[in-house]
Amino acid sequence: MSAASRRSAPPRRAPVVLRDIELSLPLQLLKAREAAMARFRPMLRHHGLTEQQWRVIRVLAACPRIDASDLARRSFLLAPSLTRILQECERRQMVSRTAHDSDQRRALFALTAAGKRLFATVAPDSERLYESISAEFGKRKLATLYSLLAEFATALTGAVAVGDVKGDGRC
Amino acid sequence: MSAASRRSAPPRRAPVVLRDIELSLPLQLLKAREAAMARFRPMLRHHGLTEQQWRVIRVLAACPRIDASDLARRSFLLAPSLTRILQECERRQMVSRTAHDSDQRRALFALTAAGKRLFATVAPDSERLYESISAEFGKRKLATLYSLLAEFATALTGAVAVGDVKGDGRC
DNA sequence: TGCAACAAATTAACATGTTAAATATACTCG
DNA sequence: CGAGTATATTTAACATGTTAATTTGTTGCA
Repeated sequence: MSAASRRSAPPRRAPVVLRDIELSLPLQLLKAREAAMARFRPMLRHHGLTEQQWRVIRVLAACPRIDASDLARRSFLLAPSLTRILQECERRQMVSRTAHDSDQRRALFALTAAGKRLFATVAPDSERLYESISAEFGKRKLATLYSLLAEFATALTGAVAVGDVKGDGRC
Repeated sequence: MSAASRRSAPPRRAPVVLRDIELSLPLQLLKAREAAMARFRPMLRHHGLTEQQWRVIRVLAACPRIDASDLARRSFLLAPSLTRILQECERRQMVSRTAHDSDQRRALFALTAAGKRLFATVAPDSERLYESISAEFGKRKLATLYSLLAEFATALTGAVAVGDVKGDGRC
């Protein structure tokens, strides 16, 4: 007879149990993510970039003249974080800000020439690391993992996952 | 003929392309994690806890009198974060600190009575949410996802993933 | 014994995550 | 036209992530 089924037990409270922490999906997703980022972070650091700055630059390389809201969605950053990151990127002359024609609330962003050069420098390193990860884990399993992750996000956030973007990511 | 194989192309640099950002595994892992955390965070907030504080409490519920290093490994927190989190948990009387018998460098931590009560209050809510996620996504697919995530972390960090703990997580 | 290497925990400094509030602009409907 | 509402971005405040340096205690070994 399990402890949980002792209905006629004395008023001593049943021990509260929780599945082992290893069965925490957020934690396992975090561990997998950290395993991957541990490969990329030193390379990005070598180029003087944080992970989030690189995310912004990648999006800007594909989407020139994008506004902050779109940029936040595509780089999956919260608006306050993006504000600070863009300020730093502007300070370092990697990103430029221009006004929106018809909506004075919006700001449009683009890579400067230096920003484009930086992207062109970092992208091959990023590709190499990605390929090595893909090879080590297996292209097939990697594809399965991507698929499951997308399904998971979709299942939990509605038909279209929050932060998702239609099309091929270009603008 | 692909652009990459044009060996005899003019000295004009080939355009630097990078796989679309949607094919960034760290980003997709982050999105999946955020989809899950979006379910848990409001509940934890209702109990006055952050995600990381709850991770610490879960580990302490399974591992009384654990030192900070073990606690960091099992909760997958970096030492500086754990220091701050434990200070706050001590301040709120959820966690107590005692000295180690034979090693004055170590500090041992445990849940206080209030900490145990808090765990007993939050754990059922956590279980409910976990079960609902499991049901929405599908137990079978969830098991596959866990398995792939563990494989991935292991493949990238060596035979035993960093942060992994032998056994069933109990101490 | 004594010192050099190592280990545990903390501190420091800066970047980001998270929520709430503030600010400025755009829209809408009477 | 104008009050009310909605949207885009920023600011504020606090918690955590990340790396490096620091502090304190331990251990091995000449």
